[in-house]
Amino acid sequence: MIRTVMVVEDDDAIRMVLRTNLEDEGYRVLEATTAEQGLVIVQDEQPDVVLVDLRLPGIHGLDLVRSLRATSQVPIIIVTAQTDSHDVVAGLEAGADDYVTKPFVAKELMARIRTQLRRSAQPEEGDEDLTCGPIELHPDTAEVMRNGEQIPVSRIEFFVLAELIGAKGRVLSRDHLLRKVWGYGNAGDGRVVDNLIYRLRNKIEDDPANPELLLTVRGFGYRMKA
Amino acid sequence: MIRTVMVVEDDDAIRMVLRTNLEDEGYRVLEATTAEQGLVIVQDEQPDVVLVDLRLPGIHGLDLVRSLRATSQVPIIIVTAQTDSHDVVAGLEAGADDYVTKPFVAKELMARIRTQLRRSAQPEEGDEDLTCGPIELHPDTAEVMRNGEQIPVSRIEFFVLAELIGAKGRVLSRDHLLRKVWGYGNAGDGRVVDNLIYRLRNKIEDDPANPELLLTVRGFGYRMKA
DNA sequence: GGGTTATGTCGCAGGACTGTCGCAGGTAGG
DNA sequence: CCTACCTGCGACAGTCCTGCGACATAACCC
Repeated sequence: MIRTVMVVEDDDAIRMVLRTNLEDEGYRVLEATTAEQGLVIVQDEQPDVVLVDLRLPGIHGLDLVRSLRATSQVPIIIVTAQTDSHDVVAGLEAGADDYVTKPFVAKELMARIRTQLRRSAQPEEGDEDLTCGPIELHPDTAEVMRNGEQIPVSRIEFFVLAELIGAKGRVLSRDHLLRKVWGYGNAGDGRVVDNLIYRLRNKIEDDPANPELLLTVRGFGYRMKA
Repeated sequence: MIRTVMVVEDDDAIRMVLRTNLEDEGYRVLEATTAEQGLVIVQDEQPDVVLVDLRLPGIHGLDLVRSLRATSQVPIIIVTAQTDSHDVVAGLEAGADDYVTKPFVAKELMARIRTQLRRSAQPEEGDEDLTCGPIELHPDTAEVMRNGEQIPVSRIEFFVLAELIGAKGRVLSRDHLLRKVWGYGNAGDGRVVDNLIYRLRNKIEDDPANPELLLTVRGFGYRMKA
């Protein structure tokens, strides 16, 4: 299951660093530079975690935290340059779940994000069942099993498979997969998805030329067998 | 379900960018360069969202917003180069639902459009029932079933069928279908629709020569059996 | 009925879509 | 530094789609 992290941060450099690190961890990253933007995108995309810089142009980060908390249970982590404990306390009281102070250690931030994700994942009905016929996905270990035996898949292959199985039979367009797995950046690409599907089929299908699990829907995209 | 976005913008470059982005997201795009044009097309086509530039030649965008709001519930998003809050406030008071300021981040605009679409879609009865006699459409999988068995249809055939069944027995003109399914590009075409209907009948009718589901209304167009 | 228009029917060719596979630059690990 | 793997890219081939044109047929009007 691909997790989405929203970053509300106006400093381009810091945002870039965060994006890089988060993507390295396998998250999908959404970005906003203002509180207003952040609010809209959070409502629209429903990310799994939100990182908020307290010092934002216009509306203050604290107010964003309150607004978010008013309508959503999404875990909020404050990222602030101010070591001033007053701000941190105010942030937590406003409804934030955790905080880190700049300059932060990326690894630590990643750890805190995982913690928040784990916490928020519990109330849900466990991790969704990522199973499709003989194929079984273990998000914890990033392993793919087929008839109980592990088969090696690359990082991107894993995410594509997770996205497809998570969709439970619905057709996913190439665009959708590009956005969800590759991120917005690769918008203009050509046959990347097709190639990856081809490689996936070679790993999960008995007869890759006549797929029974990972099906093509001509003109629309791909889908897993229901 | 194909969503339609109307863009009222006189700047060719910006309009082009918007079109590209919107089409990438899977929307059908209508364009107008003046408020007058916009008003006519909106009434004619009933798009799902309207983007309005405030600075238009002739009638001001604000007046367009008022005119639209007087006769329609369509979500309106203002796109303006002016960060001046006065204009934005005036726009929202005139009946707009949201706004973005140029230069805008395409991603953000797309997100806001999705938000507006979701908001306006809620009052409807969820996914419509795309069924007509023995024919059943599954938008999720882009499949067409007939008496429970899947029959292969192409992308365009699927959309035409969806449009016809969605109209629940009403007659749809060739022009209507051309615009809704093919888009404006193929405006001047001749018998494309007839051809497609012919092919569809061969797939869904027991006796294609004596159609009982997909009926001809001479002089007007086609319709599904009620 | 005869003329006229609208629609049905069907084959064809160009093009769009997808599968397939090799290649090379990049990256991580040793 | 070397190796193995990953990954995006491009090329080619096969399949299917689709617009077009031509003719046949049916509906309409006088």
